[in-house]
Amino acid sequence: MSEQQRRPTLVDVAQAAGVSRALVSIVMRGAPGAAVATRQRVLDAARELGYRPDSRARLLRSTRTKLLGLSFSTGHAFHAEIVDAAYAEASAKGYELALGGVTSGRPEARTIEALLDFGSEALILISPTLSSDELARYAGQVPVVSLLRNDVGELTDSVSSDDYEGIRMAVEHLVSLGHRRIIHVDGGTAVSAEPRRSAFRAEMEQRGLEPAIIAGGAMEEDGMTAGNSLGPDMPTAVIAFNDRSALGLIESLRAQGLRVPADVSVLGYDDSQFARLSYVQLSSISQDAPLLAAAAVDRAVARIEGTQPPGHVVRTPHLVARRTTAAPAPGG
Amino acid sequence: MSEQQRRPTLVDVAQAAGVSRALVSIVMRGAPGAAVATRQRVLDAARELGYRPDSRARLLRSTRTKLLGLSFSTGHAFHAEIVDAAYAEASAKGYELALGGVTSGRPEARTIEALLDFGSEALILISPTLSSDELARYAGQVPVVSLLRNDVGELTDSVSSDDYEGIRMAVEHLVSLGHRRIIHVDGGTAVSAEPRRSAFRAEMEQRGLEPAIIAGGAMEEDGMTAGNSLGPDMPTAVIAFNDRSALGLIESLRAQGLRVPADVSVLGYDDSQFARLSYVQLSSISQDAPLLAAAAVDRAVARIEGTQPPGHVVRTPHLVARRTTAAPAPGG
DNA sequence: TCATGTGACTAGAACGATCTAAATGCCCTG
DNA sequence: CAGGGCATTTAGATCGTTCTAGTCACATGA
Repeated sequence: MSEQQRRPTLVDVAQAAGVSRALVSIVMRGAPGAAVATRQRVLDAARELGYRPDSRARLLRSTRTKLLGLSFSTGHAFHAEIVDAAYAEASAKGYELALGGVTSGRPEARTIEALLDFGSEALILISPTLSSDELARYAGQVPVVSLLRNDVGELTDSVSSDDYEGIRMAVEHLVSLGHRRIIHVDGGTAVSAEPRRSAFRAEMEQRGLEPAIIAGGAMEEDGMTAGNSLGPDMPTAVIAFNDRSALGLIESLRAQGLRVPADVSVLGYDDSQFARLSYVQLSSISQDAPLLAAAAVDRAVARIEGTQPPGHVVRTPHLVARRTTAAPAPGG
Repeated sequence: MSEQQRRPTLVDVAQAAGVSRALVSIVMRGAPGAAVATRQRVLDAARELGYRPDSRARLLRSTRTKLLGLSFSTGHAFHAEIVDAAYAEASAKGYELALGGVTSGRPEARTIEALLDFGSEALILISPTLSSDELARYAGQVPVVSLLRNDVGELTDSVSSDDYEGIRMAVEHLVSLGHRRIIHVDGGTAVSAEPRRSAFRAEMEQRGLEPAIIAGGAMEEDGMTAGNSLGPDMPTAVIAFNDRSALGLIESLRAQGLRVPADVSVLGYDDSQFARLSYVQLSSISQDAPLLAAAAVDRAVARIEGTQPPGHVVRTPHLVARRTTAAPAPGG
């Protein structure tokens, strides 16, 4: 049907408007140095021709791409929320976002290479799994901001949520409701699992309580398995590694004939979409994705535009009490 | 610490290897016309310097980017599955993927512009919401493949799943189990809601059954609401618009003291991760995301590389029977 | 009157690659 | 030994921009 016609360039616009290429360039990027009347004439010509600047050529020359690379895991709903917020914050700062998905068959390094190829001026990596050394190697090329993980060495920026404080709040919440027999279903080898685990241990011990921890993971299945292994001495409250695990856990408890929160209180982590579902109403620790995303974008931009050294930002999470936590039954 | 050093270019590699720019170019893109020994020497020099071709410059000249733009909605788990599969298929065909997220605050058009700016040679849009005319406008610039939606006009390619057939299978499955009072909780204004609705009506009528349809939507809440409104005359089986709606529906039925599938069978649509969760085990109609994604990538590549006209591919879904559908209770 | 300043505009060189066409060797054939 | 054929290599133009360093016309102040 319509042939794939060559797209118009600066030269075409210049000819149409009867001016030089350079002047069109000035007008198109809104730089000062063109008379009002001429400016208008050029803009008209450009619109007439349907001109749109070729970003490749533009960037090639200017070396500024105004592009931030963001890697996330497909399948992590929490990451999706961060992506949303990052888009908003980036565009507010005049940057565009290049998204890179990490999947099972596609290693993180591959995704990062692609993001760099697109011309990202900085990288924001959600829960990166690379070693500090590998991250540092990339950090030598562009600023790198690690999101949700902070043990990344001195050359990489990080924006994370205070896991210790989050777990402390969780324990505090449950204890203040009257719980004493609290267990933690941990995240296994997942990022952040270790700090949460040790935070739980420390916090419980400090209160003179037994810090019972059982193996879990990041998915519903893990929560279920953990729940099923709970039989013998059922606690009155459980702090799950995250919301998805908490959901599986609740399902397992239900199957065992227990009511949540009447018999057992369950607390999630992430305050994800799942937690907010009307039929779930999971109490959870919120890391506030929008805030974290904004902070990460801020740092990335600051690093690009200024000459600040890498830094580590830690934000304090907060507790969102919903329907899955309550005081323990009198006999509990 | 380490200065942000200028990245090495072809010229640097050429000097290091003692050959011309052109030859390095030949070697770097694996083109024929370089002696084996020289090729090796150049590659060594490149690795030594940490050279990586500047894609902007490369693309500026070659006009081939080997890049496919893919837009998806953050927050749609089903889309994430497609993204996964598309990555695999694209890289198998030697293409890279540029991801663009569509969120509430970021209109589809904006995302598409960004994908084009990255230099996408074709666009794959998952459930696009733009009008056929708008799609056609983009299709004039690059091949556009609409995924999961097929009423997109003649200039846009489409890859979709046969909604009629999917619903037909759903009805068939339930009827063969012995159900007669089947209702459909529809998808409201969501993409694909209308074809599924009318398919249900037609298929039920053809079997001489009453095609009861009640308003729903695409989310858990919608399923819940629909489920709660079911009270008076409870059917023996429900076909939900999608898995998420089905989940809400099941939750509502449970709250009403009904067992699934003993009292009511529930069938989802999409065969998403949710359906497969071990504690859910939702029977569902699978659109087979990997297959759809592969087909979309295939079409995009075919359009780019050949001179084929736009076409519409329709794939047949299949039913995955799990634990939420069974024969109705004798008294039902 | 003449240097000087200012605003509007432009020529031409980048940017870092690819591509075309031509040059350079080298071996072989007649 | 001339010249053809082939593989290898290179010079130089080119892609569509931005940027630097002007030019040009005109007004200004001493």
